[in-house]
Amino acid sequence: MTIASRKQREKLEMRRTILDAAKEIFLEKGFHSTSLRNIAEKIEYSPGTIYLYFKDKDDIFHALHEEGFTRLLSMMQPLQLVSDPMERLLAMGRLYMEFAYHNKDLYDLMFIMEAPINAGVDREKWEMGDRTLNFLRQVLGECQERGHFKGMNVEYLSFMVWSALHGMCALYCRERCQAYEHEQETELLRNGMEYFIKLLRQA
Amino acid sequence: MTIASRKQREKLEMRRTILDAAKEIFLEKGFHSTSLRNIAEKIEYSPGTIYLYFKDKDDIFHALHEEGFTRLLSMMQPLQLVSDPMERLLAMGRLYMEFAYHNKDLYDLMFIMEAPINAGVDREKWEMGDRTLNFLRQVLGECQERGHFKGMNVEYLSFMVWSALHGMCALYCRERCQAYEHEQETELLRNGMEYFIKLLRQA
DNA sequence: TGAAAAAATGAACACTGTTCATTTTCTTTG
DNA sequence: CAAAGAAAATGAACAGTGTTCATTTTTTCA
Repeated sequence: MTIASRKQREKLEMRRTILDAAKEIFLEKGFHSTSLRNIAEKIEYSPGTIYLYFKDKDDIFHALHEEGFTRLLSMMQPLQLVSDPMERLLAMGRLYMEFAYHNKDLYDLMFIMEAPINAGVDREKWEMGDRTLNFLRQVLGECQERGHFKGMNVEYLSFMVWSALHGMCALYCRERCQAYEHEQETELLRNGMEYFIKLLRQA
Repeated sequence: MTIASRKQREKLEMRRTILDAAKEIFLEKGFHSTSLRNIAEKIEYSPGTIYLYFKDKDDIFHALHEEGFTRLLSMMQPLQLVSDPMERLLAMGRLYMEFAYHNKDLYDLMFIMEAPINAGVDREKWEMGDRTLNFLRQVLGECQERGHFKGMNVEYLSFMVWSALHGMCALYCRERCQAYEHEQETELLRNGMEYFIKLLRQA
């Protein structure tokens, strides 16, 4: 219980406090309407204080970015119980979309926004993203062992699969589903997903 | 040659001047680094003047948004010469991706950014987008007449196809291809596209 | 030529992210 | 326990943003 360790703990607690406040405002008002002064006011500190714990605004959202991946990854853990790789792949796809649907702003932050990934160019920070991608690579590899996706490169295949899912989620997140006047967003997502699964099953 | 008509023409010319300046700065520096004062300075007018021709910043980018669709649509016209609908569909996909690749910021503005589409909720403004989508609907319909995509609803099918392409383009535009450390963006896009086409051919 | 209308101005407002000299609080040492 | 030193927090200041509007300039028409 040294005093230095307490200081360190307090530093982390302060980071958490800032992060929680930022997340709350961000999930409610969106990225661009979340100002540092908003966050500072919420935690009852001055704006300058935040800069003692985070490099800049991007740094804060980069941290939330990380949390998003941790959440997504933890949601995916149970999938490892699904023994058939093809079924696992499809369950993974549905889960990915479910995540995007129920965590719109977080998904946006993770996969659509410009800032965070550019800010932390350092590779280690993108670690959680890598792990998620490896999850997909692995299941696709196993699918191939069972005769699916013959002769395809796993890298390009995973990119294509990820893109198809991301495309639907991104159009949803950025309100482009409105292009379909007579269809509900949920129906577009559900059926789009099922049609894509149909394609995958045939390959 | 009434004076009123000249006034009207001048109004349009001024809009064009502003739009051209905005586009140039925007394509060079991106959306968030394009300020109204930048635009005003470029055209050698005061900031306030811009508000006599556009409602607000979003309104300007909404206009550019329109131009993007006009450009994309005009690029697609020659496709009508491709008689086989399946080949036309695939050519259309490649062209769509080509457009995104060579007009990154414009694509971003059209399909990823938040502002413009929300700003102009009025339906007529999204007309060009509708026309592009109808192009896709039509070719998919023709594909079905020739036995492809049996029993599928064209609305959901088109959403799925659009999403798959958009997903790749969006990951590209927002630098998420960096997740693939050892692959080049162009190769990811090219092969991702070819793999998706492979799936479509089988359906 | 002078009054009315239209167009352009630029200062002002309320905001933004970020910095940094100053003040406050906590810790260690004499 | 008090004084010196270190750490933490402050909030004013800077340079920027989008937007508004009273004022000035320019153009039109009688």
